[in-house]
Amino acid sequence: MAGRRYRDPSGRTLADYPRPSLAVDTAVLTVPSDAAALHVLLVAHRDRHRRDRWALPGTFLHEGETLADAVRRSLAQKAGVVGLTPTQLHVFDAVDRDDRGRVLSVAHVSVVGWSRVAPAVSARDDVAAVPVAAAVGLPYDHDQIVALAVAHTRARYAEHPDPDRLLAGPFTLLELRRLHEAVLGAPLPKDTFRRRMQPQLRPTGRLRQGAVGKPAELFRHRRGAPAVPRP
Amino acid sequence: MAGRRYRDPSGRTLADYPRPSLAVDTAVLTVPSDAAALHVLLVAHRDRHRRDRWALPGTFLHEGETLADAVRRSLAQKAGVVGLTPTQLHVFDAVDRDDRGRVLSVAHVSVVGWSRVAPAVSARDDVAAVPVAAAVGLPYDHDQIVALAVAHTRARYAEHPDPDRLLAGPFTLLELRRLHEAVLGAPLPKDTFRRRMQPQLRPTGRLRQGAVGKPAELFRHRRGAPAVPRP
DNA sequence: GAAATAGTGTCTTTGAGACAATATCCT
DNA sequence: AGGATATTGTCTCAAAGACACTATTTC
Repeated sequence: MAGRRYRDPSGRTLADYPRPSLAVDTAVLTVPSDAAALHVLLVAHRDRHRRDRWALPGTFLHEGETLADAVRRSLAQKAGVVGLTPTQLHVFDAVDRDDRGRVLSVAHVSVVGWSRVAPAVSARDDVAAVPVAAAVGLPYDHDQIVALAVAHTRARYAEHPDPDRLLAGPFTLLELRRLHEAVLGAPLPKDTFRRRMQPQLRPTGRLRQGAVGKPAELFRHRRGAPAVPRP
Repeated sequence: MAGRRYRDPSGRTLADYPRPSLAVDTAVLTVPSDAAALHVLLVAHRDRHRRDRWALPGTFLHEGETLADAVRRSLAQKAGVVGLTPTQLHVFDAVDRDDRGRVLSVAHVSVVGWSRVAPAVSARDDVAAVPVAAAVGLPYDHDQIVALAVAHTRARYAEHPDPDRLLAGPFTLLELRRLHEAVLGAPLPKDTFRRRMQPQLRPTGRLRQGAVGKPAELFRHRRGAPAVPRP
């Protein structure tokens, strides 16, 4: 690398500076199809006392890798989940946060459809999805990461319809509202919800057939990238 | 450190993992007393081609130091500014963002009163405060950091009166509005501004004397810590 | 027809913005 | 008195929440 010979004003090269380890930890949020609550993905984690605990999936940053790369690698490897679009939340930098040494961790969040998570959860003993309200007592500062991820996600869902494109095909406003209620963890008024979301959707002429009651109109997402939060 | 002998499931110790350099860069925002615009603090920066450029103050993270520590150290040393309460914004992690090697930078923002900045700006050639609109063409990704810091700060000022306690003693609503207009970079309607901010202030019985016009009531900040954004 | 769901109308409240009237000081 | 600034009143508009009514399907 060209930088090897560079010396700064005090005569030091880049390698002379101390280097803490840098990790990523990710809260993967999802809504199981048989539950109406936001869940977070946990993986079995053997700590330095050789005890198994549930924790957020994480890894150390490898050479030449971006943080998003590391997130995707750790999730593919530790939980068999692919297709993530991680969003950075916060760097946890307490000096004593990891008793193996100085480790800073960049917390991430990623919201994915249940179909991406279900195979790993049902096939592997070391992967589980638990309601976010039940994900407490996790090691390191993972409780804080989960809380941060949930708050961040709920704020995004208050603004836009299904910002993570969890509903694949066309959907009714009831289906959209059920999803938002699961993310929020609380019921939403159906009339106000419709009036806020409908202008942001693209109507298909079609109706949802086969269910009891008046058939509901099917909508699609608007063109363009879904709302993203940070650069 | 106790962690030295710890080996993970693949037999590696913490030292076996690659370690990128970790830096902090800080946008120090302030409003000069003789200007009605938000300014950012820049320091002279000699790059690897031995050219002097203006850049945000930054440094590498030292051993046993938190990110906030590193921010305060870099500002005290490179700009003679103390008393900061830095807030984390984002980690910039592009692999090629620094041509000296792999360096990740945690961007921070800190809003301080002009009195903390003025001595260094007037005494040192290598420290300057420029309007945020003029702080473009900076090296690395410092343009993005400034934009992020400004957006973050403006959003905070839209909610609460003087969240960084830049006004020391009691102040009138006109003085508060002038500050918010400087941060926002646009005029604010005086009646709406009053109605939003007054409930969040503590009235003193006293009036501002000596100026022309009807004397304005003096207010103080509410008790308690000012609104903070992230953990 | 009864039940269930979709979609809409309307009333109230709240807050922002615009505009202006009134109040109280300085010179 | 006259100018300047502070403070408050009022009107309009928009959006949210609550409530209820109508519409259209399945059973």
